[in-house]
Amino acid sequence: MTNIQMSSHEKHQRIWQTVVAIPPGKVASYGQVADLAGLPGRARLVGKCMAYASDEIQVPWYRVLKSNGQLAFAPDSNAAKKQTALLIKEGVTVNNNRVKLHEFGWQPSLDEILFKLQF
DNA sequence: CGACTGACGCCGA
DNA sequence: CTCGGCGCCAGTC
Repeated sequence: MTNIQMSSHEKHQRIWQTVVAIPPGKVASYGQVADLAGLPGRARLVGKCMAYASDEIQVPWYRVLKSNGQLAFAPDSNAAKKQTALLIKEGVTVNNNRVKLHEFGWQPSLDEILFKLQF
C-alpha cells in the first residue's frame, strides 16, 4: 500500500491544528487528537507537542487529557493545578484530577472535521 | 549504535 | 481499581 511520508513539521502542524479545533468547554484525549490528526497510535507524539506548546499561549493544550479523563499530570502537581484552573474557567468540572468524558468529551461532527481540520 | 525515557493507550489478570 | 506487559517513536545519553 502507498506509504505517505509526513515531515515532522507537518505532523507538528496537524496536531496543533487539531488541538486548536477543540471547542472551549470541551476536552479531548491525546489518542483522539492523534487519530484526528491522521496519526493513529501516536498519542505520545501529541504529548511531546503539548510540552512545546506550554510556552505558547496560542494552543489550548489544557483541553487535552488522558484517554480515561485524567489529567496527564500528577495530582497536586503545579502543572495539574494550573490546568485545572484553566478548565474550570471554561466551565469544565474537574474532580480528583479527572474530568467526566461523557459530559465534557469532544465528539466532533463530520462538519467540524471537514471545516476545521484543513488537511 | 543500543538503552532509556516520556504531558500515552489498550488488554488481560 | 491496580499491575504488568507491549506497542509506539523522537530524543538523549
